[in-house]
Amino acid sequence: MMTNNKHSNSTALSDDASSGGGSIGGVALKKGPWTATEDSILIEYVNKHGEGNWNAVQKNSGLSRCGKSCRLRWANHLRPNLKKGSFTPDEERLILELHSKLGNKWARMAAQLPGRTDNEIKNYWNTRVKRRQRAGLPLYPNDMHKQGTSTFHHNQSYLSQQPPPNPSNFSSLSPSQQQKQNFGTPLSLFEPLNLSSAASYPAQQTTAHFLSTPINGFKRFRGDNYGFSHSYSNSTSLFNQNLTSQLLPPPSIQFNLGNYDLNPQHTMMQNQYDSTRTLAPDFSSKLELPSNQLSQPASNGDYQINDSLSIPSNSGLLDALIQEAQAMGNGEDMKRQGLSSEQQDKCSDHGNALAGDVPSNNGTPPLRSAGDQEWNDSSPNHFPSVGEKRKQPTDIELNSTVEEDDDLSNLLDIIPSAMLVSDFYNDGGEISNGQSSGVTDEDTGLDMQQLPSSIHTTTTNTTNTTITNTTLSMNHDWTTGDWNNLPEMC
DNA sequence: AAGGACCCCAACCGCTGTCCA
DNA sequence: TTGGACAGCGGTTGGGGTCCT
Repeated sequence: MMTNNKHSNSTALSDDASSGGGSIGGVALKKGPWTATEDSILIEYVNKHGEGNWNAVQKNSGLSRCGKSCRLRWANHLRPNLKKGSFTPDEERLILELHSKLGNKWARMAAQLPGRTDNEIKNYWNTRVKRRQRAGLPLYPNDMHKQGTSTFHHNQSYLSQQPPPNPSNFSSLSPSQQQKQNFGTPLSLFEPLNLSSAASYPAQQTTAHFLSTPINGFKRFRGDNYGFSHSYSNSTSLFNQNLTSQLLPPPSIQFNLGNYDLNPQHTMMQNQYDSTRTLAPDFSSKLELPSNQLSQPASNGDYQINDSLSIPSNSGLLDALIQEAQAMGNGEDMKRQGLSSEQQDKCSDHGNALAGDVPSNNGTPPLRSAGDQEWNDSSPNHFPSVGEKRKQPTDIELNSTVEEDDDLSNLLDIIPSAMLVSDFYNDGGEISNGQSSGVTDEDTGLDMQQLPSSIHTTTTNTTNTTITNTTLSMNHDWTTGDWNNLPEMC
């Protein structure tokens, strides 16, 4: 795909020793596309010495690449378990949600998307942003946008009344930060889904590992920031599951550790390496073509993001919802807490525009088949109104309504296992003022902080042991007061 | 068929955070 | 405490590919 036009070696060899070009020890450093041979050298080196100490690669392997470049190449293209190919709908959805929560924290987002790199996500997002901005569409689906807005107001009051378990972090947030964080509340859109998801998720996989958030915690975890190699893999995968679970509807998928090779020295790397080696001669025959053209199986077949994100969710936002539910219990009018009438109208309009999706008054989310799940219509329909939206957690917490309003199977019906996020892009969505990029967030701390208080929300009768197990696990984690286990928040 | 617009994405760049002497 | 080294992150660039007119 890429040829050497942009980063021609001739020019690359001469400049900027500090960041990729120039020379080290008199050795000219190469820039531009990597060749298969270079990839092979790097792979071999990493296999032998492990990741890290990237600057030593050039010294020890003979690669004419700076450590930075090596790291990047490894992280983005050579490391095992990389998932190539376009994003799945679930991934797209997760990206949206993560971005609504985290802003342009690509690395954090990547940590939630096994096999995906920050660069990939960043590229995806940037193109999406451009596209949507060009189209005058909101960056986030309407539901996210509105829910975020509404919950922001809500949480403002909530926060002022009820400090999160780790106030030190939260209290330091500026209003804008809080807003940004709260912007993530749209995730609560999927609470119902999450609940239902839990029902189908193996208990073992739902065991909470929220404390294993990668946020910041991985930063200094030298070895594999991406959590897919070396000893870090397992825990990372776990936290991926959990954090993901906060955000994702529960797919039909599972993070199959059995199929997913967590060992860097395992097949994936081996396969990749082998394939590279196999291909290398072809490339080296004449000129070294950019190795990024090497075929890289999209996924080894056994690992699909789709299948890895089915963790019952326990969004940190749940806490906020619970608070709201409690507020409702106290006779508070949910409408006061956030959505303007206009916003509500918008939601309603959206919901009403879809047959059968008129918000119900009993808090039961509209039942939809997974097939109809689309961003633009699912959003308002999941929470056609604030009141309805907040009813979900309430039901859960009261441990009764699921049964009362709808049985679990109904909830399961709305699982957007294949949310067609991409469809959202094609929607004729309303013109947006572009709230998007403004949502740059520094902190996911809030989400994590909210978790503890959301833990007790489970135990739904039939919802099965999954939820219960998760709950227990979470309770254990959070109620032990072991906040110190929390990875450092920004 | 040609040319422009747009998309995709690899790679670079600058900066920041952390470790360690 | 300080400064260098290193790793990592986020923003940006720009070329090839694709789509559209």
